[in-house]
Amino acid sequence: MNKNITSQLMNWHQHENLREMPWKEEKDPYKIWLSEVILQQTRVEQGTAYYERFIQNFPTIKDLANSKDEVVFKLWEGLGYYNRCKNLLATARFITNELDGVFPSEYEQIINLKGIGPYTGAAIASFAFNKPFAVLDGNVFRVLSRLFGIDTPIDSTIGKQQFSKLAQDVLDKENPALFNQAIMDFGATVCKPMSPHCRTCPLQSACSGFEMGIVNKLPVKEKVLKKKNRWFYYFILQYQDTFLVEKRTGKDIWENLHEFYLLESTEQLIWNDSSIHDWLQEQLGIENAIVLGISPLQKQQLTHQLIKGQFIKVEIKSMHTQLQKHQWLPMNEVVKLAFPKYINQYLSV
DNA sequence: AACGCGGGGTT
DNA sequence: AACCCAGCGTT
Repeated sequence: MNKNITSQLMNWHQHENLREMPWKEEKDPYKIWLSEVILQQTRVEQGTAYYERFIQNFPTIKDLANSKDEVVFKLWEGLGYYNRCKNLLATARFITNELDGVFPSEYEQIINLKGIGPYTGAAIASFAFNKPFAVLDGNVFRVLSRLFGIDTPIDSTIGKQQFSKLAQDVLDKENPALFNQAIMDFGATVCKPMSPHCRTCPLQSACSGFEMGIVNKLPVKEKVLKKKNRWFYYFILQYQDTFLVEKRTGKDIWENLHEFYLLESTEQLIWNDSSIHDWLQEQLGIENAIVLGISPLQKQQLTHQLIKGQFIKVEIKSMHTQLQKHQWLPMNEVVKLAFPKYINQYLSV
């Protein structure tokens, strides 16, 4: 039964899979690792250009390890989930400096690396080293839940265990790299989230979900993410030809990216020249500011929060000690730093 | 076990 | 607006 599904997926892969990606059939663990990290929670179409740019700038893991943080973050800019970039660098440096530049080939060692979990570990172990570890990503959850008609929530602990075991059971142990590629491509192009191609699906007769008429109800998720609204008011402070720029450090969105002077509020604030002068005077001790502009309302929708606010451009005529403690950079230095899209969409206007 | 983390495409 | 995307780390 399961053997049948395995061979049918392999058969589909061999004869009908037309999906192409730059890293397909790649065997260099560095390139596989890089592509997999870029693709975590990221569509292939979105990640491909980033992959090409990373390979171009860092042909080997040593090139990546020896690069400065800011250069790498600038290349990652706009891709999101920036801890991936931080962990990518940490792992590149660890392998280069501590492992003599040799990527580990054992699954247990691979998943101990920062930024590599069960999915990415199985992907590297199978694609680079052809070891029999089944990948379990969003595609595999969906394909298996439908093929076997399983309504266990995929985001529950028991669900993860159940599907992990099933994926390993279905895996073609003789051809793990090919099979893992097959089941993910099948999920992405045939067994799609919306309007899957059930009518022409080669596995239709083997699909319990189809037989029960519940394909469009699978997979089941139990968690609902809660959203919140935040107001970000950025003061772009200019002194002569320099700008106040800070790096975000807290456990919050956009950690390790840069920003201007931030005033965050839980509610909307209404600004005019007078209220801006008052606020600058009270909060920063700035007496002689010139308000150069107040932007229209800006919005950025994230998965879990909605950021709204404005950008207020201010020129200050004299520097004082409190302000001097911040970092002031000319624009040609500012543009080398990585910023969140919320700020970049203002800067590029 | 629950939560937080980006940005973009599709429906 | 809701959902999803070659998930992972922290608490």
